[in-house]
Amino acid sequence: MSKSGRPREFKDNAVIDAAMEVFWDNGYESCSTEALCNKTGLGRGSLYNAFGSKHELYEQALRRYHELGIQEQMEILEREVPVKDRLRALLEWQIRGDSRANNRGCLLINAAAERAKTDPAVERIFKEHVDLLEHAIEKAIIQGQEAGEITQDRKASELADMFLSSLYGLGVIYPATLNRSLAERIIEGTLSSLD
Amino acid sequence: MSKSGRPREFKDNAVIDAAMEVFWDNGYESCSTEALCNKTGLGRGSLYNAFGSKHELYEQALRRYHELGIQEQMEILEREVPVKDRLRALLEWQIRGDSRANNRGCLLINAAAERAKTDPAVERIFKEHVDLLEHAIEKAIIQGQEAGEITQDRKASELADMFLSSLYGLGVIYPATLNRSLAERIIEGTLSSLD
DNA sequence: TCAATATTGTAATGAACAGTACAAAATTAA
DNA sequence: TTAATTTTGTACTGTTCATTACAATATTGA
Repeated sequence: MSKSGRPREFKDNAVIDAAMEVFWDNGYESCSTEALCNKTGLGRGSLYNAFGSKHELYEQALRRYHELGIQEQMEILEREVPVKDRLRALLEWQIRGDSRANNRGCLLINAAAERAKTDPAVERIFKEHVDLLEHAIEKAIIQGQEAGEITQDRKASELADMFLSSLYGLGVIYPATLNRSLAERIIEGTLSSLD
Repeated sequence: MSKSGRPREFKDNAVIDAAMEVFWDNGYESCSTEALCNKTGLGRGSLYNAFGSKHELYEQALRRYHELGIQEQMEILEREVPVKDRLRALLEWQIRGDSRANNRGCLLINAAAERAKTDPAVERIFKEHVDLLEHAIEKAIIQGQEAGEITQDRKASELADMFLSSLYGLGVIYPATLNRSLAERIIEGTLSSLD
């Protein structure tokens, strides 16, 4: 063990959560280290001592968003209700607002659109999320097919990927347009495509 | 007519096209006016004299992307081939690469994810594009239903919006992952959802 | 040829940026 | 108490940013 000096006055996860909010609100480029200091409550010294760089903190915030998000999505997909209800809940979850009733979209989608082409960390985390989600959706759809809730005329993998893509489309279209009726038609159209 | 002074040495559209490429490659925030000058060939003086600000040029580039894009999409949707072939072509068009075989995604989707929440111009152009595309897709689907190519069991509007959302999802997922087989399953799954 | 007007290239401007230097403060172990 | 170690806050650094100032240049019409 190293001889311990002055103890930290913050919890890493609390700081990462606060940073996540800032990146979620602003994206990567248009968010300043000053804004990160303000929101996290850390001074520049502490922030750089603990995380090294803005990009390192971004990566950790993205990873945390991914982990919290996939956990919530898995929970929804494993509920003990009809599969179609789970899938509807997942679509609704995608366009949930926060307490301020605004809608910032999905941090991972925003990050992918802003940076996936040039930032390997973003690409990696986004791919990982898509991959896990794709398989969880497919698993649920297979259950739905076995239960007779979902058509068996088409491959589960194709149904799952159509659903996945529509889910991500909704995650782009709704936050940008705030068109509720369009979102509802997307949800109904996507779900009835599984019949 | 105003007395004309020194004539411009460039065509506005050529400059806007070049700027569009720069914004497409980099997004708004991480693209410098210097990069815009380099790619357009204009000096700072000319660029600011002609366009006033980086944001004004961005707005014109986005608008031009929207106009060129919706025109190509309309052309695809009005071809004299079976409707399912047109819709397949539209999905393929969404993941087309350029001559450098890279894939930058859709400039409008990237712009919406980066800026729609905070930039009214982006929000407006994105909404307009979605709206036009939504109705063009619905029109094609109605034709497909009348021709017996597409199921009449579900409302054209819901089929159209499911397709629209999946199209946008594909436009996020493919450029970020470059996963060809996933893209193919999305395309097949989306098209067979219309049966 | 010249007054009027518009464009062009370059140099400058001040603000904001990410990151660093460093001394003061707070802890542990001896 | 003190040496060792780590965190903290603040002041600073050098760079890059969008934008402006302006003189030189190129045109038109008289």
